[in-house]
Amino acid sequence: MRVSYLFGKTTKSISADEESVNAKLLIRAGFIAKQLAGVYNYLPLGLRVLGKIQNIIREEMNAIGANEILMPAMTQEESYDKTGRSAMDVLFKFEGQGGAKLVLNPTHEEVVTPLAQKFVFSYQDLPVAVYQIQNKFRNEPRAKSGLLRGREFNMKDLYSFHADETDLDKYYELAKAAYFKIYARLGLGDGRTVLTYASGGVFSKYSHEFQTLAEAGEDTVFLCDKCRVAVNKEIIDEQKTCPVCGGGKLEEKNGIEVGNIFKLKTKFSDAFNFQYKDAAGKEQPVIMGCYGMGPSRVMGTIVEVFHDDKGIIWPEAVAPYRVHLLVLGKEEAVGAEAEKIYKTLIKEGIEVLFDDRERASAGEKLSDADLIGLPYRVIVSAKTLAEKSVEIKKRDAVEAKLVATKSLLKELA
RNA sequence: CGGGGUGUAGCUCAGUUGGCUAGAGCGCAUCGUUCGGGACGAUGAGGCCGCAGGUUCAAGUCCUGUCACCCCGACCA
Repeated sequence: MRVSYLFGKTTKSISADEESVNAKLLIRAGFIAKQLAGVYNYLPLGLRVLGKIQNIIREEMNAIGANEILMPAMTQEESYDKTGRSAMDVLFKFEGQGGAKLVLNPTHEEVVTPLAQKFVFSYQDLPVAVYQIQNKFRNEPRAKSGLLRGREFNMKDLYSFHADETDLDKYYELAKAAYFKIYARLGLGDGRTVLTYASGGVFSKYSHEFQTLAEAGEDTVFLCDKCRVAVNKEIIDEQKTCPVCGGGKLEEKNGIEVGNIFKLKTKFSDAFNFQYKDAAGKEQPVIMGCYGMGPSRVMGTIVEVFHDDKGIIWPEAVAPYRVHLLVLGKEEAVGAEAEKIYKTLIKEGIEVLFDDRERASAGEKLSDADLIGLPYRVIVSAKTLAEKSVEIKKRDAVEAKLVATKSLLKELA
């Protein structure tokens, strides 16, 4: 991609209202543009990041046998009456033709349960799991913290259906493992994201959250210094010791909730009278689990965790492009060399953002590269050309290095 | 939902006790000089001062209403 063709621009000035690091950097770097509090446009760079996050999640969901589907954003309010959740104050409500009462789904249990009911009748149809990646709508009293808490946000939600609790437990553990694999691939692994015991409501003793430890985190968790498992603030009164080892010291930390998994059991199947016939021909309630993870919130979290005073530092797996190629100077030969390298990188399948702007100064291009934060910065200039070299700098490295142009591909491998 | 604040150029903002033709920086356009850390000069375009009403000789400025937006807190499958 050429910067000269790119929709969206970096900017130096940003509203003083914007407080969170992720919103400030993502807006300034031209990844997102704010529509209103908690509602954002995704520009090409931001959409690429979001897409990469979604794809990593998608691959791991598929790996545990979940089927991807897409459910509607809107639903009849009646479905929420059945579960008693139509009084939920985060529900966006509106009217359709003929006064039909509609809602924008804040989550999809009310959609997926009757949907599964259309296809699941027998124990032979179980277990089955479906997921989607879609936007959710929650009329938060106060949206804040950029992408961390929005009114419209992107969400992956997985729902599993089982014949009994043992089978649910088995799948729950599978999903939990998949979540850790996802965080590791996203660059949020290595103890940075911890399993957190949270309230399970009335269905089970606990639900599990996945908390990424970060200064900017709005949640308070208590982390066991022995086993890196945490307890959410809401249950710390009843759970004063580590729920795993029982002996570790619990230390207070800030976290961002990047995932939450629940054993719903029969709450929703009861509400919709969703049953299956067991081997003896007897009707049994379907046992459910649900597993949420928000790609847009993950994107904000990554920026909160990986940045410096100059800009974002994208982990390689989610960076919009791998290489930021800059051409510095107006000499024809330098421009031609940069073009040649650009085409080579494309041919080799290396994702590259080429700052080919003729009127931007060197300083502007260098600042933009830091702000946008691609993993590798490659510079072509009169200086490098004279040495038959290019300059390579990793975004998180202090020093740049000069390498022979012919070994560039090896360096980027 | 409680508290606070803001609406003026594309963006970020200034605009004094009401006073003349509405201000800056950034961005944008043209020209020239620059070209390895957000360059410089010149010229220029760009405003229903959120909206409605009121007070006044005179309103961006004061009053009333209204709409929108934002921040802090509470809340948060």
